[in-house]
Amino acid sequence: MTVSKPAAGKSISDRKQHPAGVVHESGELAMGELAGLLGYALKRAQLRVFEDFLHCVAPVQLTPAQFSVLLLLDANPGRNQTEIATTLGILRPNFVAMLDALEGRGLCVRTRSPNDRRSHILMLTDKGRATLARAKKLVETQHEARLIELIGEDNRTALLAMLAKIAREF
Amino acid sequence: MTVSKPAAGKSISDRKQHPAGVVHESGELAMGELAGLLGYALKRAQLRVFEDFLHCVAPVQLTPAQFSVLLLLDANPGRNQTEIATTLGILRPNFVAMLDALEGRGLCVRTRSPNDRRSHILMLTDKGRATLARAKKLVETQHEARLIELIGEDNRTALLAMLAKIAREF
DNA sequence: TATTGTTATACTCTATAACTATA
DNA sequence: TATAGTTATAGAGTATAACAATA
Repeated sequence: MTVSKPAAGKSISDRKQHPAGVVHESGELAMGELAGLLGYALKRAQLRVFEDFLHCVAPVQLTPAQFSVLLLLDANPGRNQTEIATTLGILRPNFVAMLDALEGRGLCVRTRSPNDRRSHILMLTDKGRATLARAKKLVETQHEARLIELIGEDNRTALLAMLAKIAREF
Repeated sequence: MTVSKPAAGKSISDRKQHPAGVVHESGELAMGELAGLLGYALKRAQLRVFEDFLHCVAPVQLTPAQFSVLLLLDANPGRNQTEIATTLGILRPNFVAMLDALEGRGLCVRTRSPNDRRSHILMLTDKGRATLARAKKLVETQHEARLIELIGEDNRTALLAMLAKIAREF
């Protein structure tokens, strides 16, 4: 129930202890109960992970969002824009420009569905599959590999399971 | 991590109209390797947690970012804007409007430092402390409580530790 | 000259309404 | 009438440059 719990017991004691009362030092700030706030920890970790992802995948010029689109197209060929977008939590209007960029780079194609001429069937191109394969290699061997090195494979699996559960059931 | 490719030639033909039949063809999409991507799980979990935070703290009208500012001001009275902002990863220019809003609501005050008249010393007001106390209660008893109910207190502690480590050392 | 708070600005994300062409 | 893709737009969030007051 309590939100307080200094993570490593380090941040708070870093601060020079003045006798009770006031004032003004120029050292590190006390994180206080911020260290026990899950949302804050989630946000900071997410920013750091995305930053590293961007750096690792820079050779193929894909953002995390673009990478997720390519992954989903690969796993679900022949779906339309609405299905792909909503599965990723992307609103349909915002998905248009994203697809324009990917299609403009020749990574995927829109084709009118013969069954329902309103929908655009989405498919990876060969170049899209090649780019995705290269990106996956970079993510595996650099991004996720460093993460496993940091917290261990078992912890990474447990972390992934908890995050998925939170996203699904919280 | 390396996941097999989707079975070719299966998914596309699923999508035709069966006039008399049940619609078992346009079911859920396969998440594919997306399920193993830490960044994706982090992002989705973070969005969900922030959404719930916003809902739980709605009675006192504080965003996660505003809450983090009040927490930090409470733990570090008498600091200036640059110190508070950078500790939270907020750029100084973007902190101005945030403070305007909080000060406009009477939750904190800026006062010129006597030592260095360039800086603004920040302090919570009584109203700010009261609002923060009320917000903390809501976060503890509703937001974090539900999270513990979902994954358990030990898991929450472990999760927090891993996220902090990632944010710090990754 | 350097720093604090600030303004201005721009770029990305996200969110909603409304249009078009189909159904 | 309803739906898929699209356009336009508005709002957050975030990033950099530059200016006035102060050091």
